[in-house]
Amino acid sequence: MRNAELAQIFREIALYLEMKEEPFKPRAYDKVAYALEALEEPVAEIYQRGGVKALRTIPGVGQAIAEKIEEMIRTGRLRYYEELRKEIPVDVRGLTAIEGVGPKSVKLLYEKLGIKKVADLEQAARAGKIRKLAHFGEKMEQKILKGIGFLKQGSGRFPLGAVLPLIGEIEQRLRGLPEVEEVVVAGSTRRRRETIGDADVLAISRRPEKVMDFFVSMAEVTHVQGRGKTKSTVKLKNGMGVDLRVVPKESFGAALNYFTGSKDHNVALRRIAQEKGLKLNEYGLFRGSKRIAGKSEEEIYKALGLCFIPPELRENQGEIEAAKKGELPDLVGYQDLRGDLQTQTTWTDGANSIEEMVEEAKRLGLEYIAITDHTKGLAMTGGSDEKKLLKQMGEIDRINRSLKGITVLKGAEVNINKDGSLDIQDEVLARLDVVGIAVHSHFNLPRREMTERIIKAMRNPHADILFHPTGRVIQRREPYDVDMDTIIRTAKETGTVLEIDAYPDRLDLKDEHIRKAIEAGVKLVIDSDAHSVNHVRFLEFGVAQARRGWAEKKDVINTRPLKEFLKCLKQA
DNA sequence: GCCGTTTTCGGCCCGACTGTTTTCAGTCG
Repeated sequence: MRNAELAQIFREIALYLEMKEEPFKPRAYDKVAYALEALEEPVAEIYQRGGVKALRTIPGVGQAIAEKIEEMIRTGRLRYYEELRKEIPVDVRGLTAIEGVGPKSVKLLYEKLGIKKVADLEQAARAGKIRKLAHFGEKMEQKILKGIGFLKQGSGRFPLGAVLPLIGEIEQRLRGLPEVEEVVVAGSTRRRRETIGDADVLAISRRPEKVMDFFVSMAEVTHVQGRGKTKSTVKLKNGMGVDLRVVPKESFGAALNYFTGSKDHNVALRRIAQEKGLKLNEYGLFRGSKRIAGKSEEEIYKALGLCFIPPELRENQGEIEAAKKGELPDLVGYQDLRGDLQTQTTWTDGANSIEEMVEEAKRLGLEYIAITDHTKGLAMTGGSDEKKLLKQMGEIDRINRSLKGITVLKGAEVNINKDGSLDIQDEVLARLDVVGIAVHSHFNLPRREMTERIIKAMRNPHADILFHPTGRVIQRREPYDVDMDTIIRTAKETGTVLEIDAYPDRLDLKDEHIRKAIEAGVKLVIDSDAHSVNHVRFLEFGVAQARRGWAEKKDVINTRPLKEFLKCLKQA
């Protein structure tokens, strides 16, 4: 049973317990659900390794829950869960996914109207039955129907690459208002998560109502879910929710901290505050009624005895403990990259010429750029064979002679064949500056075969960088089934660099693999995977991803000057 | 049900907004 499945079941148990008005237990189950989701190692493996005792090392897992996990692993069932479901046989997860419907409502709807699933609820609402219930009314009935409508629209999460421009524009417009002193995008957007559910915007103003008026009446707003003096929630045309919070200046840091999250990080901070006899909320850090910090985030962390924690780390994944000890990583910076090692041009499936790509890289301040067009195995892109590659190398020599301030490296994105061999002869690979290797076919091999295939390719003495190591395309294609621990070990062993592909649909490696790679002492690069001049700036997303994976400048070798960078590659 | 540089028992984050009610429960983040 996979971690995500176990997490779902515990989350559902939490909802059932909330229906039954059990105090505190729901939180315990909910916490475990989060912990399991965040866990990289399969729970089943942890159990195989050390039984219930090993399970109890997972944060939030005590004796009772460890035994429930054991039961699920061993029998594939959980009696406790089945009994809860028998008692109130409803689709809690589906129903509570509707905006405004929580466990208490689910229970009432079941008891009074026998509603078990979303379709039942929709029918009852259309028939006007909801409004007659106590604690419900006509407005709730409408709200429920609207909520069901939104639910049908889609998955509800948006790639960071799509959210940033959109929310940035809203940010600019708000900043243009005379009533607004400052605007910041907070939430998971500020933490640079790979996908965003709702966007959160924070503003300083003395006249919040004016700001709210503007916000809820923006052209792209289709629905106003909430509108208060300091907080409003809207849905945009594309289905994305946006929250706006307006606070006074003296609370800005506290509000920014609260509004940036993550929720788990905030809860942990408030706990620390509590332990110190303080209270942390979005208005500040208080001792009694006296505000002792709140203007800036730095002030708050300091008052809590912590180093400032960069937003990308705020997931309650050990950053608070590290901040306590002063052992936070010195994260790679957004301005630190000196080169880009994966770009495609009109020689294959790119939209721009080598010169145009190089020009853009130079404009962005890069000192070197590798041209890595596809190779022949990827026929649909017109991938290069040996002859075409040699010709391109000559072209790059010519360009380098006429250029100042940037160096063009000869590279290729070489296909890893099904059997782990490469589709370009070693003699030609030897003449390239940078050899990237990548899987572009046979995505569905069994785990062992796929892992061995990639390992074999990594062992090629010319293979410098493993491009987009897991092959996932966010919200479109699952990563291929590959044992990343083995890949990381092999990278260390062979001196193969692992790529963080910055293309917003890929972001591959993802954060937890980055962290593992660093712990293993593996070197990384951040590449744009640009297929046009407009994509080179995607490097920013790769840096964000690297930061979420706790990467320091020293871990990312394309932060180094060209000569030093080349020294980090395999000497073939 | 979990957890412990104040605890193995007694705590468990905090506040805004809505809808349906006359003081609050439910939901959300």
